[in-house]
Amino acid sequence: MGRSATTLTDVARAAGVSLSTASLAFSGAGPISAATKDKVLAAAAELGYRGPDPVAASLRRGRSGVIGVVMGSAVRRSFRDPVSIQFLDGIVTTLAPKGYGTLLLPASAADETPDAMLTHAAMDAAVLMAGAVTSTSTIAALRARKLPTVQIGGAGRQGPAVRARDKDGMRMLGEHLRERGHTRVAVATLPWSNGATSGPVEVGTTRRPAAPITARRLDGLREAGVEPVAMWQCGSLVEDGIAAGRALLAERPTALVGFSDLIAAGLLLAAREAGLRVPEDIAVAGFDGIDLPWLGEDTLTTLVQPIAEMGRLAAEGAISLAVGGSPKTVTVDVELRIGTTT
Amino acid sequence: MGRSATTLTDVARAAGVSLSTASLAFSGAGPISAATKDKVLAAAAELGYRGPDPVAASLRRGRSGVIGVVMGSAVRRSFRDPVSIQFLDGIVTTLAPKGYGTLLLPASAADETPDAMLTHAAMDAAVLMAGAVTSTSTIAALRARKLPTVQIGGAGRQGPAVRARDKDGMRMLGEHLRERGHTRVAVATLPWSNGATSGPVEVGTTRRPAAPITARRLDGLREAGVEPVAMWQCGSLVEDGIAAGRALLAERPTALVGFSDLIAAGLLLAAREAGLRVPEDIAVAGFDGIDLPWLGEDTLTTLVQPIAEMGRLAAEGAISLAVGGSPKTVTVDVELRIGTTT
DNA sequence: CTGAAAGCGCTTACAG
DNA sequence: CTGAAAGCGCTTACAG
Repeated sequence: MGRSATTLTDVARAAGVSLSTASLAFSGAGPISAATKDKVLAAAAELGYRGPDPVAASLRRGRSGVIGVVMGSAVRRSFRDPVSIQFLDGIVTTLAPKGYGTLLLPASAADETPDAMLTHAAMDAAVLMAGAVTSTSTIAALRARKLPTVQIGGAGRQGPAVRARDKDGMRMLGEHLRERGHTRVAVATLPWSNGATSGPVEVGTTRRPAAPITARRLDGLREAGVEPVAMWQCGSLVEDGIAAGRALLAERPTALVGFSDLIAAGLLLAAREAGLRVPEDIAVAGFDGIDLPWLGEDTLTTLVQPIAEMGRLAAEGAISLAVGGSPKTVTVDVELRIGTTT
Repeated sequence: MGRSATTLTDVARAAGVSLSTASLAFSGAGPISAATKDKVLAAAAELGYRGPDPVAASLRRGRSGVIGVVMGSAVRRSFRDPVSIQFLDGIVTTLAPKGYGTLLLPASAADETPDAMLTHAAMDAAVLMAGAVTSTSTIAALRARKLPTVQIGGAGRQGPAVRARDKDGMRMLGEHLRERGHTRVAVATLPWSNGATSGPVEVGTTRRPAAPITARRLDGLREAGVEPVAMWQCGSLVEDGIAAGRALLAERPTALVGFSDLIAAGLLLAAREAGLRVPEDIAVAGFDGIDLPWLGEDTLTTLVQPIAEMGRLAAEGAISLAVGGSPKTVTVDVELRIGTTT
């Protein structure tokens, strides 16, 4: 705290009131006359007292006023993923005005021992930025602390979550592609499980991804009657999408679906690189609805999730948990936005 | 904290030692026999005690163990700027293993009252992610708290800073462009001052930008003998660069310089849009050295700053401030990386 | 509406 | 090497 020299006790003395009364002047948590309050505040101003020490108040109250935000399992990756960052933005801008601090926590890698902050930092609740994948050691560490968490993108089975209707969205996209006459659809999915590495996924199997987001999105496509002619799982970076696109194009698809906009942008670049016209020779679609100003003339067909709102909902859920509430899982709608690429 | 039922007092009692001894077993801050320590730790494990309450320890120690990180003045903008995000990444990954928490703070807008977190959250020091511009109300709020800060990119006049030799870098770039025979160089700079809006900047004046980063980079170009034929100030987003490019191309430059890679990428897109070949018809260069996988065949000529290292240095400076040290301003080298665009 | 008292959980001189 | 005591700065029942 860089403990300020003057304390509430000093202020009380200067104002000629008791410590409890001085406390009330700041917290407003009890009855106090306007005159007394003014007197205390004036004394505080006089002494340069800036308000109650948050650490001391936390100790007494039993709450830290801090919400942890755990980035996706690969920290550096999460920091390159605009969707995670926009979630974070939504969370911070929701928490700060409500007087809650946002403590940024790097998730531990799958096998690593969890970070000291994850296991010991003072917080009242945490937001788990799942993305498709969360390392089990991170979840275990949080559980061992009995720290209540809200997951973004999770299945909602292990506590409250904020999720999008990805399945419905992908079904809409699948139907859209079928209406356009596409029968050969190749898909670059998000990872199927924790620690999965980039590469092809066998098609024609009914195997379902362990990662909930990946599973739900694939379910949606299948519900629309789209059975991929080729699949590739990868992270959500443009590079990943480019690599996926190069591999998937070998199957001569007429449409490419990426499970994120960054992946889809990579698919689009791979298609251009192969000399294909979009959408005449091949259609491309994504998921997220983020801005990609560098795509030039193209606007990606995509499923728009309300990312900032999801961040806000996650933050509000975390606050509710922090004060002992039991927030429910919230599911938000996604919207099919048809661009120039399908 | 979701205060755990069992406290150090319980552990001490169970282990049959005094509270002070139990404390020593965890902190290691004093002499304690291995046998006693084991006894305490065993009792703790037995009771499911997870270590000293950080809030209580903070109060007693007079330090919170938290470093604030203030994002650039426009929060949403900072979250879209990969350079800020990579600084943040470097900071978090440095602080966490050293047991320091990273509290993310939205800077107040230029005229807004500073956020409650900024004025009251518990922290020992802060990193100011200046970018080119920091709102004065933010700085004032921090100063009123007497919170020691380290600035990234600042001039280093108002306390320790971590900065790059941008002037040297830009001089190298200017010389490179002159060697290539360019005499008509148009420049898209970062903002010249707090709250500046995008738009043209008068050339042929010796006026110097108020924003230190902008000033130093422009100085560097001028030292190389490059006097811009046109200037445009803007934020560091691709869209900004595109708009800048469209405006600057009217002056028929043979080279475009962006004060960030995102701006330069926008310039490149504007040049392509105008049907110009790069670098045959026009050269383009940037600043930062970030990955831009979506530029396709092109690799931007740019000045590479060691972003992650700068984040690390800022974090270490903040820790030093937190424990009462007086870290010095650190200046790191930048490197000219010649790509395919010049 | 105001005050006296207890206590949040811990760390750190200080004795022994 | 271990223990008894003080106290970090505050909030909150509880009396009055």
